[in-house]
Formats: sequence, structure tokens, C-alpha cells
Amino acid sequence: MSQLARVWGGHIMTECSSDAANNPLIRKLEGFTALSDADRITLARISAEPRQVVPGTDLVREGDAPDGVFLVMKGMAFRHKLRATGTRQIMAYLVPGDLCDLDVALLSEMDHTITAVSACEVVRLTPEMVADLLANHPQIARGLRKAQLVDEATLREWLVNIGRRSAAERLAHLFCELLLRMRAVGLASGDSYELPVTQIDLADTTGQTPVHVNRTLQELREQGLIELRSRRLKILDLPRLRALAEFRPNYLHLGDQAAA
Amino acid sequence: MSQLARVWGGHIMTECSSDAANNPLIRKLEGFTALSDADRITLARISAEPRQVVPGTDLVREGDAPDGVFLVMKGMAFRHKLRATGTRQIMAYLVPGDLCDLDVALLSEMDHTITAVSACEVVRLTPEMVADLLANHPQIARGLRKAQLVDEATLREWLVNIGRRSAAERLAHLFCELLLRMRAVGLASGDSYELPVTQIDLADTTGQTPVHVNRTLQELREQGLIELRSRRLKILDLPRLRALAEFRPNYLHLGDQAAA
DNA sequence: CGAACTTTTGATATCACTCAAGGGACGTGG
DNA sequence: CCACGTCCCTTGAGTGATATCAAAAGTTCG
Repeated sequence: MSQLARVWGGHIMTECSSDAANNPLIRKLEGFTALSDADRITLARISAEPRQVVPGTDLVREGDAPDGVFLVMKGMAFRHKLRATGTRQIMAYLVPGDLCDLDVALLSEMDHTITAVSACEVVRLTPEMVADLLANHPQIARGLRKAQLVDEATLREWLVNIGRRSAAERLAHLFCELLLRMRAVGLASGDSYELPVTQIDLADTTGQTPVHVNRTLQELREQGLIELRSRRLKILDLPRLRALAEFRPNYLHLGDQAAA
Repeated sequence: MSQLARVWGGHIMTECSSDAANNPLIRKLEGFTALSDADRITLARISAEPRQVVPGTDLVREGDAPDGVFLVMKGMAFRHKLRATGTRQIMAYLVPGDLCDLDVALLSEMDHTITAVSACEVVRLTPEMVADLLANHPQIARGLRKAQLVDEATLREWLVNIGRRSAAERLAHLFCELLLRMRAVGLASGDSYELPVTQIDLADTTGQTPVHVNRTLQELREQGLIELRSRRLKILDLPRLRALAEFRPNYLHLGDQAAA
């Protein structure tokens, strides 16, 4: 927010992120449901021409009329709200493969803002494209709906996190969650991944003060649990970090292709 | 949780909540979209035979395979999670007209529990019924999808509430939100409504301690903002309560039938 | 190389938690 | 209809985790 915050204009650039195995959307949906070759081709086509977006760009702003659905292909973005008093709460991270709500076009007005934290590649899907996917590609539809349920479940888990865990536990939990989500789209190497956020962002995520986040991170480092430098997080002792956070990944519904 | 927590068995009883204007589901959806007479008849039929449920009954439990969608017709329920340490976080209230996630059948396992707080009337919609509504009743589908978006937006607002507001502000915000939601289904009289929760529940909702909730409620009472007795909340000074909570109802998307 | 931002440190304040116990309400059974 | 148990609400005293305020040190980048 203190950032430059330019609005996403008519932007630049191509670059084909097609190669199916590297397409985070395809990877993610395949974690949720079986896709046909035709499905993969459809998804690859849709996500073929992302726009490059500069850090700090608002993808949509609170008060805007929603205009299609955003899909993040690279980089990281988050949803957040600003209160009148100036405090901010971050309510979700969007990592590659993530979309914002499928049916958002039903609403007349956005109730929060989505901002790119790092340089991102983003695709905008028109309401028509979304409708086509949902109507004519049942497996894709299934995957997308499931992804949305997981987004909601994640929100609930964040509520538990902020409502009922201590400062250190909150951060630990966040780090564990993001590791799994980054892994699911092939963006973690071992137990480390890009985490392009400031300590201020972490504070606004976990409902704390930047100062306290700083001290808490130091604790986690001293205990040999993590390393966090130059926008990259390395988890040094995942089992202990998970135990500390009491992290149970069931709410992410990874690898449960089952169900009716 | 300390409650008896019997599992919802094959339960009793009928009683026809049909009369369209009193059907909370119909009222709620009409706030979101225009319904035809046929739509109203469909909805009335679906919700015609609620089961009576005793306070403390778990409608679904974490770990269960989801089996259809619940619709609350009367009373109040909430979603919550228990941590291993015994602490609990309530993540949503379900008031009459509310459903749990439409697509929940896509998941193999529930990641949280839903419990009736008061005596409730509840309808279980089978996955087939839900599919039929979504496929063959476009306006109903639209209303239901919108309702789901609002549920998600509400979750985000709760995150702001817990993450960034003081004890008094949190309670004030919750009370304001519930007033609007109860009004939307015709269950508020003036500025008061049934609120069948204990102070312990309020603590688990707002991420606080019961003791502190108690003291905070006393403050709100002393300031002439509310009255809370025998499971009924009366808001004495709504403007001041709203101001205290910095309550902006935009996230509830009430009365915006607009949008593409 | 300088400006803007971020991270770190120190000192102090406070809001909310903990522990503990008393009082009230409500229901059940004798 | 009283006695008793069980929740729930209330109060008090003491503590602790996290916030606040302020400033220095480190980074990043144009």
C-alpha cells in the first residue's frame, strides 16, 4: 500500500508458458481431478499469453466492478483490505496456478483489493471464457470448483491461525502451508521457495506488528527452523516446524482425487 | 464441544415452512436475484420437510465424507474446528436461509465440523438435488452462487475482524453483521434478534478468552450500545455500534441485484 | 551515492490472558 | 417443591505476550 500501486493498464507481453508440466494451472488441477489431453490443451491455450505485471500493481481494487477472473501464472499476489484507520489485513496469497473467485462477475462491486507483490505474469479470463470452461469442460470445471472450495477452506484455516495461535505458531503455519502449495505447482526446491514478501506483509498477514514479526522470526531462526533471506524461505527442519504450528494439511485437500 | 454432541441420526419431523414470504431461503435468494413463481415453488418444495435437530447436534464432522448440502431453515448453527490443544475456533454462523458449500461433494473429507447451537430445522439436499438446481434453474443457481461468494467474503471480513480489531470492535462488528443477516431473512425485529450463543462461543468466534468477552460485553452495555440477555441481543444504539466497529456492510452484497 | 524502504534493537506500555473462586440460572430427580 | 448438579456468567488479582514509540543499521536500486 505504501507501494507505488499503479493500476494495471493495457499491458505488455507474451512469452509462452505452455509446456504442460510447467503450467501451474494444469499441475494444480491435475492434483484435484483427472484431465484429458484435450483439457490440457484448452488450459494451455487459455494461459498462453500472460501479461507481465510490475510489483505493487493492483489487479483489482475494492469498489471496482469485477471484470473477469484473474489467474496468476508466475509470481505472487495477495488479497487485502485497508481499514479507515490505515491498518491492513492480508487475507490470501495467490501463487501460480491460483485464480480469484470463478463467479465473481455475479457481484456488482469488489469488496477487497488484489495486488501483485512480486513481478507477476497474470492472465485475465473473461466471464465468457469462464462460462465456457464450466459449461463445456466438465473435468476442468470440477477441478476449478474444487480449487475454489480449497480457497475457502484455507480462509477458514487462517481464521484458526490468527484466532487461536501464538505469534510463532502463526508464522510457522503460514510457512508450512505455502510450502505445500508451492510444491503442488512445482515451485519449491526441497524445502525452500521464493517468498517475496516483507516482514510488514507478514505482519499484516498474521495480524501482528512488524516489530514483533521481526523478533519472532529471529526466534525461529535461532531454533534452527528456518532461514529467510533475500525473499527466499528455506525451511531447515520441517518436522519441527510442522509440530510447532500443529500443521495439518487436510484442509488443502491435496491428492484426494476421490469423492463422488 | 463440551456439549452432548450427538450425531445427527435419522431424525424426526415435518412441519411445513412453506409460505413463500416466510421461507428464509427464498427471501435470501430474492435479495440476490429475481426469482420466478416456478423458482419459488421449487425452493419451497425442497425446503418443505426440515428435520428437527437438538442443540449441540453435529450436522457434519471433520473427517466425515461429505454427504449432501445442509440448509438451515430455523435456528442457528456454526462451523468450527477444534485444535489438538483443546482450543476451538468458530469460523462461521449459519442462520436461516444459509447453506454449506454447494460443491462440497467434490471433497473426500470434511475439514471442519458444523454444529447446531440452538434447536434447528435443517434440510439435507442430496448432491443430485443440488445438481438439478444448478443445471435446470438458472436464477436459483445464480442466487446460490452469489450466496456462496458472500460466505467467502464474510470469511475474509472475519479475518480482518480478528486480525486487526480490538476486543470491543470485534464483538460490535459481529453484532452488526448478524443484525443485517437476520434482517435479510426477516428474523430481526427492530434492532434485536435471537442470538443463542454463550459467551464462550463468542470468545471462540472472536479469538478471545471468555473472561475477556465478559468484561468487554459489560463495557458495551455500560456505554448503552447493547443489551444481551437470555439469548437475545438488542442493539440500543446502532449508529454508535457501527461506528465503533467501523462496520461497512459492502461485503454482504445485500441488495445489489445488479452485475453482469 | 543517496533516497526510500526494510530490518533490527531497545525501552516502555497495555491489552488481553491466566488462575481462582463465588454467584446465578436452569434442569432433573427425589 | 426442594436439593443438587451443571453450565454459565461474573469478579478479582497478577502475569505475560504483543503493541508502541523511537532510532539505528542494513538493503536495494536508480
